[in-house]
Amino acid sequence: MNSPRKQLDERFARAFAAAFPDLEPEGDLVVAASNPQHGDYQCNQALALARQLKSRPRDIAAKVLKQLDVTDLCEAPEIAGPGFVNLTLRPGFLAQQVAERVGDPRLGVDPAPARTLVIDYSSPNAAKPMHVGHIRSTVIGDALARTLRFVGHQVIADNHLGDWGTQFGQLIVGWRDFADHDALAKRPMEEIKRVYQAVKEREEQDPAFKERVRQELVALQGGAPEQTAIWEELIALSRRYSENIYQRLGVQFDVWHGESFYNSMLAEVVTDLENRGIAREDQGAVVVFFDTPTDPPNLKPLLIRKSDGAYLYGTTDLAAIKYRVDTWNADLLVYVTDGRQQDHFKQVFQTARKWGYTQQSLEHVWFGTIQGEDRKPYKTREGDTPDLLALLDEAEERALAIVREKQPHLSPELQQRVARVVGLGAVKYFDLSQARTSDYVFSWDKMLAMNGNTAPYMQYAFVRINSILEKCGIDPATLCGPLTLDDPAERSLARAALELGDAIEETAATYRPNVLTTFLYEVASQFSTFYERCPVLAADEAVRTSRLTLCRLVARTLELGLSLLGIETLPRM
RNA sequence: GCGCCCGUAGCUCAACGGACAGAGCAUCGGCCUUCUAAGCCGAGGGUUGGGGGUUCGAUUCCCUCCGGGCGCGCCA
Repeated sequence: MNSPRKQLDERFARAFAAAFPDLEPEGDLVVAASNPQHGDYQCNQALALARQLKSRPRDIAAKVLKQLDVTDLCEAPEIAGPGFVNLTLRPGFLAQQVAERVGDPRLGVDPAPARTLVIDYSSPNAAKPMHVGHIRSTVIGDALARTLRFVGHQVIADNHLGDWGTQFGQLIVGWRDFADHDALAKRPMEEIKRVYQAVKEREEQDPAFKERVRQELVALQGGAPEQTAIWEELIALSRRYSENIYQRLGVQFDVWHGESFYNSMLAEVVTDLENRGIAREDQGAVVVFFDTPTDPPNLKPLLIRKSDGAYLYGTTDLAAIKYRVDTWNADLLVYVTDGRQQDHFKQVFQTARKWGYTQQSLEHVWFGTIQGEDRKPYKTREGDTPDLLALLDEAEERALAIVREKQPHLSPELQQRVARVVGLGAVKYFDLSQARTSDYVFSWDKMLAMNGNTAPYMQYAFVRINSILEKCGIDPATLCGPLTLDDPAERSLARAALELGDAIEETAATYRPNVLTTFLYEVASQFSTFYERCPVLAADEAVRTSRLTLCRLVARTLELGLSLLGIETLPRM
């Protein structure tokens, strides 16, 4: 079923068609009101179309309103100011809408026409520990994968690991010369990091050693069995390490196709591009130039094979596009990486289009950097890039300290559990609530705050509703109205919650999870107002049923919305 | 040099062509014998970096200047 906004939109579309048959209005006809004073929704099309129709906006609006029938949805539409049409939903309509979706598994959010999409996120370097820099790709990618899947798309989540490259020459030598294999088994990534650093130090002092590293890399890349075996063990250790992190974060992938997965396809990609005249040799390397009239201006060339014959990550990206389209028939490819790679993806996408991938949508969903209080990239006090595991530990520790202070009567086990869910939720939510493309300042205090647009605030709102539903003596699953929304707080809350579908749709369409967090914050804060103003359990029978039903919808809305962001809720905290 | 991003309240951030630019924190003032006060209600606080332009309408689009960040052929 459609959101109230969409229902209004459809009515307006019909009215416009009747009033102006030749017209094809663009975009949404009905949008959320910019100010509660102007009602719930508004239509601004009369202003937008005034020039085209050579008519005054207010006259256009009046003509449309003659054709418009929305009496079952809202009060009489009002033409305001220069030609806005203001719409205020009828409480009865809101009540009926709540009742209709409160029991629906999808809360009345219809699936969209499905596409097959591959979403590429997280993609850590398999030879290094994950650090704070991996949060954004991992958390945003996971939230988008969940949301796109909910919307109805067939989603393939792909972890495109950096599991191939020069670091492995160093690690193979390190494996032989420096590695403590017990330590590797116990804390693999710490030991790999130590070995890697030891090799790098030695390389600086010893040219012969450095040459050995180079030769091991050549052997690996040539497919030598011994080197390949060591590499495979390294990858397995690395995978165990990152799976531990993903498990903790609740992040999942459908496939782990790292760079090495595409090795066997790279030569063919390059020769194919050469044969088609898309790439050509230049100074010993093979390069794609963007110098035809259909290419965007100022796009720098993309190198796809080095003069020594080695391939580059652009080559791998192109092979991956081919693979994803050939194998899964994907028609939408989404890449979640930081903004510094914008030029790279412009080059890769443009090459792919020249190559014939014109029917597929290619989306680079980029994000800004995480900064410290000093406005520089976030670092520990020692100046290191913060380790991701340590960061997750700290999130839980900080959350635990708060839980112990605020809820000393809870059992230690429950305190732990609350701390885990709240701490991890706080880190994720804080990231997701930022406009994706902005840089943001990392702040423990802000993300763990109980007030404002934070995970703890959402989770707390959920707990308060849950507490009411537990005490009401009725199985919440049976609550389905009827509702009366007489109090303004009830009305606002219902209106807010009914915008779930709009928020999810916009999040999916624009790849902006902060659209969803803003929606959830609106619902949670409307609920807090309602909670203070409108007693539920103590109300008379009819009002009680109505309010309980509203509570159920809100609880389910928060739970569903948070789950799409990969954030858990708790019954108590 | 070329290109990308950013500049909004004291601070951290929203608003991606619509009406007087919104939150949280901080500041000030109220609300717990009542569903979890980890909360709620209220107040003050802005020439959206400057200047042009497009538009009925610009924080939003275009140009320019200032300030900050980032990327740019053999790393990923």
